[in-house]
Amino acid sequence: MAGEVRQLDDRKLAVLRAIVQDYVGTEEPVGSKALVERHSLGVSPATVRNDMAALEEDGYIHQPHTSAGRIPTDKGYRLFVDRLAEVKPMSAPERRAIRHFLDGAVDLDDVVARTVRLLAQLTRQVAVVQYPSLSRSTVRHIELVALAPVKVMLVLITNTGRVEQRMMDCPGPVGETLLADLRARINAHAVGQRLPEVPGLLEELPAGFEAADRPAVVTVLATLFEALAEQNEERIMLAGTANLTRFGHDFPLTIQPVLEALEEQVVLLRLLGETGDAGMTVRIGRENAYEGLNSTSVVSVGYGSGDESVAKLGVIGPTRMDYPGTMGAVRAVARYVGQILAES
Amino acid sequence: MAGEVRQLDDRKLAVLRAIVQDYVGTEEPVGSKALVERHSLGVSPATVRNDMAALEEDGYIHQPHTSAGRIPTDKGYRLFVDRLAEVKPMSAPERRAIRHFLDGAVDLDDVVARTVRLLAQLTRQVAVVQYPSLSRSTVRHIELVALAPVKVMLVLITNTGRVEQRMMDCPGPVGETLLADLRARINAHAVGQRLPEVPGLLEELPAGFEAADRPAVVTVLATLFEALAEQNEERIMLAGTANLTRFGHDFPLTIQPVLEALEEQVVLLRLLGETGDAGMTVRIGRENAYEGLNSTSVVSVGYGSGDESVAKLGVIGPTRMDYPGTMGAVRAVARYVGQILAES
DNA sequence: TTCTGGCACTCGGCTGTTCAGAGTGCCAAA
DNA sequence: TTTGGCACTCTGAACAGCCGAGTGCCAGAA
Repeated sequence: MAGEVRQLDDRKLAVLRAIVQDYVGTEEPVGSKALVERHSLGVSPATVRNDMAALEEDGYIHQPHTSAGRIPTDKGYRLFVDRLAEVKPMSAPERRAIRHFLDGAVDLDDVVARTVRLLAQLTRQVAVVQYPSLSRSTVRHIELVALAPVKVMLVLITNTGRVEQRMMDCPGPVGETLLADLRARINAHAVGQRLPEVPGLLEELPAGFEAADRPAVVTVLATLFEALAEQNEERIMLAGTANLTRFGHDFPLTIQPVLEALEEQVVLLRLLGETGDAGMTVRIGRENAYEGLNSTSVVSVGYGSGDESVAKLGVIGPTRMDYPGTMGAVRAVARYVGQILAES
Repeated sequence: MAGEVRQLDDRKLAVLRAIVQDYVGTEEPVGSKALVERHSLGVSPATVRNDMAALEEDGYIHQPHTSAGRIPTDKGYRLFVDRLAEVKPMSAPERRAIRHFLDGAVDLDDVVARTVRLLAQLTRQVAVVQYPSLSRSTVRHIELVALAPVKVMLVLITNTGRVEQRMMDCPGPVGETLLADLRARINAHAVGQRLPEVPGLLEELPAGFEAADRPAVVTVLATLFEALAEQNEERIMLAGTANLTRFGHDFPLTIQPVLEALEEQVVLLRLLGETGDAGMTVRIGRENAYEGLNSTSVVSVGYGSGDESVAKLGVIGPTRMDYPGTMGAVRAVARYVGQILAES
């Protein structure tokens, strides 16, 4: 008995899979007859119809109107992604092309720019790449420069190639020797450390200086800590908005809120922020917290220079998207960007 | 006779102006009857019809099909902008709001970001703002930092607040004293100078150093010159793409190429590059060199911290736009950004 | 039980027709 | 040169009819 029940369920799942695949391809509600013709399900349309009725009752598919074919619901796509689809790996030539394209990058900006364009092109959707965030990266070097007697510039360089600078006004003149001393001591403690951990390591530093120098030292450290903590600076790059035109027929209505969402860095950051740290995250339709993206799906994943992810990237497309292909592209691109970052 | 001809022309111009205004408002072909009703032209519809026929013959307006109203052509808009429209000044409260909004900016990035959003909001169109270009700005400070024995980082700070950095590998180890010496001499010559003029001023510099140090000096200078010359780095910020949805009825067709154009920084840069240095530039429809923007108009103007323009900004909208209002907003925003830059 | 073929039914979308309204061009008269 | 009148054109909305895809259900077969 149990065996037969499972057998039944298997076929229903096969039907659902077929519906998703067909609908993604044709963009039109798919009926029982067309299904059996295109997929070798080994049963008659009538049987498929019964299965469809069951699937509809369970909320996996939906009928726009009586006497029309079926369309997968968000729940249907969810099941498809979770249990029915396999991430489609990139072909060897594709992988080579990705690798080659990213290899040409000259600096961090360029890496991000190339990545986002590549992703948009591969998936033919809207691509989003977050700059490697400061908090996950480590210090490569910290530089102090006296621009004027009391004006000091601080430059923070991270292992991901990001450069952050800050101006500050010290409470009094700062000598070149003091600055050199301070620079050396800061770097001795901070280089190679995670950004969020640096403040803790430098806590004792002012005590090692002459009392007269301490105000200046404190000012510099305060500015440094501020730069380290600056989370607002998380930036995002976008590409492929032109692909929005292929979104669907009821076009202007769908596209408007999406464009609005894309304009809001905050929304995009939150969107990527919801990406789990391990593995790929797929948010389908109404699963997205942001209302304007309720008719889109977001496929995102972390990427990083080592084992650990320092930032996220992903694509935004219609719920009716090619999930296996998109997921394959996203995963491949994330992997290669990670490699590039690790090498540089 | 001459007097009568001019009189006639005046009325035809009035008719054209009325057509443009009505069409911009309603987005629908405007007929003779509606015209006389809404504008007090003091003549009958039949007369207007005659004028319309003349205007059509001269190519200023156009009839989508027999028995429909008239629509202005690019040529018609051109005449309107050149002779019939007055730039509509911002109201005092609007000016205050602009000023207030821009005053909150904390750094250059923020200024540009706020400007572009403001412009998009005011005009309800797509706004484009170019970062103050390097070539027009002057050197505030040049810093050299040794990251490793042969690895040197160069940081270039301009008076517009922009920071550019470059890594380089020197042919041999570079001592701290040499670096300090070089830094001092470079800054002595370069600070306050226009970027393009700096290379000329530093030409003689290597001669002043020991023969052994010259290769390193040459490397540093080469990198500096490269950073100075880097025009590609001209960046652009964009906002208001969501306004594209209000473009028109034949929507997807119009919007696709525009979105594509907006993705290409090169296209946008060239677009702004075509802006004349003095006064506002309006490019209507096919006047735009880039084909994808053939059904849009671009209103752009230079802005700068002093008398001189260091960059351009503008908006992109449908040819059927409110030219007086848009031009007013663009001019006002450019003026205030200039003030902000001058102050900081 | 589960699957299948058959059958009646529903409904959206396409086609063709009609009709009203807006707009035109032209002409003769003021 | 302007104006009122008139005949004409064309679009777009409204409506009817038809076709076909697709459904649900049922009775019989496996």
